[in-house]
Amino acid sequence: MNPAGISNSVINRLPRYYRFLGELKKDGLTRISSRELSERMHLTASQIRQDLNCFGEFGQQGYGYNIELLQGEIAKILGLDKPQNAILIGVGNLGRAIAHYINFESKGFHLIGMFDSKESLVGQMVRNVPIRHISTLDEFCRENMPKAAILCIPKEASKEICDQLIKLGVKGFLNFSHYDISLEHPDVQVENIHFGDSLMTLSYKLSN
Amino acid sequence: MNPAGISNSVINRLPRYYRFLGELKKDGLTRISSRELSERMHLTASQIRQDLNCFGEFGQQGYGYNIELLQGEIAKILGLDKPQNAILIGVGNLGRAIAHYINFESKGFHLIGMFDSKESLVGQMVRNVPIRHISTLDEFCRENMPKAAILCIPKEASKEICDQLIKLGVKGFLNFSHYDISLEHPDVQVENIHFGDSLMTLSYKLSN
DNA sequence: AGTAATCGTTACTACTTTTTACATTTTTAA
DNA sequence: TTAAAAATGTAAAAAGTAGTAACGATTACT
Repeated sequence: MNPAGISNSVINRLPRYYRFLGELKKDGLTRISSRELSERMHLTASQIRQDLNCFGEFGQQGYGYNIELLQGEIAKILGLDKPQNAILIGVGNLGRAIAHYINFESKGFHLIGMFDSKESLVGQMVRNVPIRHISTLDEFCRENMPKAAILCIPKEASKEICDQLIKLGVKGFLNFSHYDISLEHPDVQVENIHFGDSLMTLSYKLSN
Repeated sequence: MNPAGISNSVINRLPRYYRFLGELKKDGLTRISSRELSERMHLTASQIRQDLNCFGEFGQQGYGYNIELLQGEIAKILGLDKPQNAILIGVGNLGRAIAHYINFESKGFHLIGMFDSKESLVGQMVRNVPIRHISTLDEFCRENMPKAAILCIPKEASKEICDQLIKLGVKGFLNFSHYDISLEHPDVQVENIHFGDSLMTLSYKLSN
């Protein structure tokens, strides 16, 4: 089902397929061909067929794809059907917004804890998840074994927290800080989201 | 200075170079060779030299690079020395956090206005920038000609706002919404930041 | 029953990215 | 002052990726 060696370009298209299929379903459609989907998504039919073919055979010749079924398969491929526990570190402006804004459940994760170093935040609830003090991180992790962490802390604090979390068994990071995680840890997965870099890239493109 | 046809991989590395050089400068260093920089950044020396060579000759044989000078050159390449006016649309949890969290000035932009459809927010200040009602967007843009917009609005509202902004001359978007901007507008630059997609990608990688 | 539609898959083509190599220049140090 | 060491800029080669086209096989439709 999920063979290794799939290229990043393919993987990065999967969430987009998933979203599009969701909308088609919402529109009441039940089936779609690679050609029609390709027109809506602005890519080629061939590419869609080839992307999907990396994971299995979900269509039927002469018919196309059943939208609901295909979406379900992609959900499985992405692991959305088996949410993994995640914690959020750093409940400042950004961390708080992330916690409010993102529906973790529908993205493959279950947010089980939030941590900050500021005493005044401890005990507050955000979306029914309590904020805990960062000093209790070790204990909490040993008990609950979160698989992923969302880092919303400043660069300075990142290295230490990051090493700590990796030791505690965290395998994935959604990293909003500017620290370059674990180029030495090949079994740790990182998705970086660097607003600053994106802005600078945009600035570059607008300047030319 | 900024020839076209530079590949995205190169452009995407520029902000990282810029950041690293900033740290070296802060550490009191004045010069560095491509070899040493490559070790610190975990890439190859020739890649650094080739990347920089896309934009000019900033080093000196036998010596290496002057850190401050090189950082300055990269700043110019990225356009950070000539900040462009930007507006932010949607001051909900996320928009507000972005406005607080990001230092636009150091990233090549000058935030001159924020907009929302909620009357109760209008008039509030965030970092000395007032929140205005979305109905005043047209007028404001015609007067101030912002070059870029940061979209922190739900997908449903995006298409309309986006078309409107493009008509008003906005050339760049930092897009946090899930709307696929302007695949039909080749002269409009878009940087997408999709938390949801990143989470799903992470979920995929953790499931395999 | 025959025609049209569509998938899965292989092979190909094109592109992009990275690495290697080296001539050239500058620094360093005896 | 001179020779060795260090480092750049750059062209050319190599490696790797990604996208497209083509086609047999199967299914749907009339």
